[in-house]
Formats: sequence, C-alpha cells, structure tokens
Amino acid sequence: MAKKNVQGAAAMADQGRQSADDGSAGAPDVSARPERNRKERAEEILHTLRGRIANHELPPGTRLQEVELAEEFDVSRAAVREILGALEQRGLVNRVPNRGAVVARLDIEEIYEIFDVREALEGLCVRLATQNAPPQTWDPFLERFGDEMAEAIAKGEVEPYIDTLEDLRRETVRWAGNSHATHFLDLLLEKTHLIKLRVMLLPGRAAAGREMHVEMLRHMRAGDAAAAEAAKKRIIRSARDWLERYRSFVM
Amino acid sequence: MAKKNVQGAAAMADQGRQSADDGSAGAPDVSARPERNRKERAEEILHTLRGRIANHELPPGTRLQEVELAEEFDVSRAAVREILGALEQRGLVNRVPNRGAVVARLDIEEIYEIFDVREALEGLCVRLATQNAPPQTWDPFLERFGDEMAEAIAKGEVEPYIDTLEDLRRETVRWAGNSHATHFLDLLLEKTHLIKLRVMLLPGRAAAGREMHVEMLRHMRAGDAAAAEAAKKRIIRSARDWLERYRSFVM
DNA sequence: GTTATCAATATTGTTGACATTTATGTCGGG
DNA sequence: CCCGACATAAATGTCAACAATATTGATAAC
Repeated sequence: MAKKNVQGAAAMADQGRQSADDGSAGAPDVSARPERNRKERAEEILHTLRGRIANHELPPGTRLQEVELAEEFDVSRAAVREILGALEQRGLVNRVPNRGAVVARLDIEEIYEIFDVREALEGLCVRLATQNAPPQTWDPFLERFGDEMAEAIAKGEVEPYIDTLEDLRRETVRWAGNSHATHFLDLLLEKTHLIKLRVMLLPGRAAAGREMHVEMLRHMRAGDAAAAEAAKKRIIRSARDWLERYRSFVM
Repeated sequence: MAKKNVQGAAAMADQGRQSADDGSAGAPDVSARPERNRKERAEEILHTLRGRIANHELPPGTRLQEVELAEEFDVSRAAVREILGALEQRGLVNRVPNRGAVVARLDIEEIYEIFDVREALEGLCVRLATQNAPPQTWDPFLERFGDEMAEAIAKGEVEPYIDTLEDLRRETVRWAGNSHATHFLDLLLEKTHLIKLRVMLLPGRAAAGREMHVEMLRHMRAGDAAAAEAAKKRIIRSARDWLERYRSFVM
C-alpha cells in the first residue's frame, strides 16, 4: 500500500484552455470552494497520468486498473472512470469493454503522421507569432542560442538547448494566440515527448537544430513571417529525417 | 411518459456509418454480444448529439440535462455522464461543477482561429493525397465540377456543389492517410459545420469556390502536390474573406 | 417599489453494492 | 503429456439511493 507520492516529473507544456463564458462577472473567491477543488483535482490527476505516460514511466501496454488508481489518488472509481475516458479521448490509452484500459502503443507510421501534422501546425504558429509579436521578443532567444550554446553542445552539453527550445516553443505558441492549434499540438507532443527527446540526443542533432533555429529566429526578428514559417517546417522535416535515419536506435 | 422516439433528424455528413444494429435476417446474435452493443450504442448516442449540436438543432447555450438525456435514449445516468465528458473533451459543451453542461458558444475570434488551423491541415491533406493517390482519382471530380455545375450554380442550385465538395473532402482525407489530421479536422468541422454551410450559400461564393476547386483539381491530377496545397490554402483563405465581409449576416 | 433573506425545488455529484464478463487455475479424460 | 470443461477470482460495467449545490420563488424589511 501507500504508493502515494510517486508522481515524478510530469513536466509537459500545458497551456490551459479557457473555460469559455459563463457571464458571471463576480465570484472572485477561489479559496473557499470545495467543489472547485474537486474538478481541479481531477485535472491534476489527469495531468499527472499524462506526464507518466508521456515519459514512459507508464510504458505502452501497461494496464491501468480503476481500483488501483482510485486508491493511489484517493478518489472514487467514478472519478477514475471519467479520467480514463479523457485519456482515451486524447488517444493515450485504449479501452476495450470489460477488459480495461492499457497505455496506447505508438507504431512508427503514427509517428511519421504526427511529424507531418506538427510541421503544418508549428509552421502556422511560427507564422502567426511572427506577425503578432514585437520583433524584440525573439532577441533573448537569439542570445541563448548563441556561440556559448554552440560550444556547450560541442562538449556534449545539450540540456540548455533542450530547455531553450521548450521556452521558445511556449513563447511562440503564446504569441500565435490560436487556442486550437495549441491544443492540438499539446495532444501530439504528449504522445511523442520521449521520441522528441531521443531525437534531440542523437549525435550531431542538437548542433544542426541550433543552427536552424538561429536562422528561423533571424527571420522572426526581421518580421518575415513566411520565411520563418518555411524555416520551422524545414526544422521539423529535418528532425523527421534524423529519426528515419536512426529509426532502429530511437524506437 | 415514454418520450423515447424523439430523436429527430440529426443529419450531418456521415462517414458511411450504418446504424443497422438489428434487422439482420434471422441472426439472433444480438443477445450473443450485449457488451459490444453497449459501447456501440454509447458512440451512436454521442454521434447523434454531435450532429444535433453541429446543425444547431441544439443551439449554443442549450442546457443538456442528465436525466432528460438518459430518459430520451433509455440509458443510465452514468452512461450520459460519460457521453457528456466526451462532448466536453471535444469542446462542444462546457461543464461547470454542479451546474451541468451547456452547448458551447462560438465567438468570431474562435472561428477565425479554426479557419487558420483548417488552412494548415487541409493544405497538408491535399498535398499528401496528391502524392499518394493515382492521378485519375480526381477525374470524376473535375467532371462533377464542370460546366453543368457552373450553370446550375448560376441558376441558384448549390446543392450539387455542396455534395461534391463533401465527397471530395472525404476522398482527399482518405488518400492523405493521416489519421491525426483527419481526426483534428473532424473536430474542427463539427464545430463550424453551420458556418461553413452559410458561407457556401453567400451570393457568388459557390461560383468562386467551384472555379478555385477546378484549379486545385488540375494541379492534383497533374501530380503537383505543392501547387495543389497552395491552391487549397487559397480556397480556405478566400472563404475566410467572404465570412469576414458578410460576418454580420452569417453570425 | 426595491432589495435582501430564506425556504423549496431541481439538478448534479458521489458512494456503495450488485451484475456481468474475462482471465486464471484445477481437475479429469484422452 | 496434452487438452477441454469447470470453478474460482478479479476486474469492469451498471444501477439506485443519498448528499451537496445551485436556482427559483416568496416573504418581509426598508
């Protein structure tokens, strides 16, 4: 018993969708709301499980049993059921009647599919962000992607690259201001989180990626949305090529 | 009592999904597979509600009450609850704790967002379909979009145009072979189904759309994927412009 | 006439027990 | 030794009653 605090990392980028209009202007009281906490708790659990699946703390094929989860998070089976339904809608688990839910498996074809969709959606976001953000928004990233990082990467230090990339992604998505594109990208990225990491760790990949991002950022700073979009698409297609080349190693 | 058969139209473009649950000649296997029917029934109800929401048979703001739905479809409240959860995940309804589910409202900004994402995803699908399908795949559509339709449209007959467009969309998505893009497009289109219809009914829109589709199909038949993708994007951007111009009328 | 308080009602959220189905292990027969 | 039938166990699916909460209407005070 008592496997409560196993939560682990569960990082993931979460942009949070607006809960739309309820029209009510007041209601600033957030703390004294037990029922609000209920729903928030459900989303927290969902977030935790998404993270565990994304980083393969729960590897594909793992069975997710209702009573087990209910005990671990100390909620009712009905709540767990709803959460499993959400995971199923997101494509993270497969449920078969009377047999329960298992963490979904990603085959190579699906990964290529996801790369194609990412190319379209991330390209869109880069274009929109370039149009919407003031040019100096991208200066800090050009700085962080500079020579110092190039040297670090040459020495095998890729974490600054990974972190900067994630920050840039978030800032881009933020300035793009398209909640649907953001939501869809979240769905895709949580499915390929580990794959993406492994590709970035391939020999020479970080160096190539850094260079291409510098090029893209120059277009963004110059306000050339079309060029920036094209650069972003080239980056993703390049990553796809690396995956294809090292496929047996990554999978 | 007994408000069972109120189901109504619930038309929607339907992917060749036949209900056909019974009617099988002398096949008593309905009782042999009760569990299979359960899940299929849930998806059927979900499909029905999606259709009603899409064509505003259930207009935005409509409250969806659990007992009411449970009685209409003759299922348990738990089943209805799961279905409402799925509708929430799809962004078709908003649920607030202890207040229930209401059909989501689409504001104009969200519609523009959806147009941008559709441009990216449908462009992708056209490109992939052009690459994957044999060129003669598109000949029947060029035929259907021909002079005869142009004359019909001139006389105010837009239904052939709408039907052909839907068939073309399905064939394109089929040959694109990207399940994620397909799924995302389904999510977007069921939210803007009515808007799309209204735009197609705007004066002159069908004529312009037909011409642009002929151009796109020529590129597809020629196997020029990049040109076809660009043409598709122009089409969607054009539709967006029409919406912008007639916004007050469409909304 | 307006506003605030409070009870009445309706709806959602939760719980636990029960039914159904699948997987597992055992036993007997071949 | 292998195979099938049966019993057992464990998990999911279902249901109805109960609890908590929001909405509505009425009443009284100002």
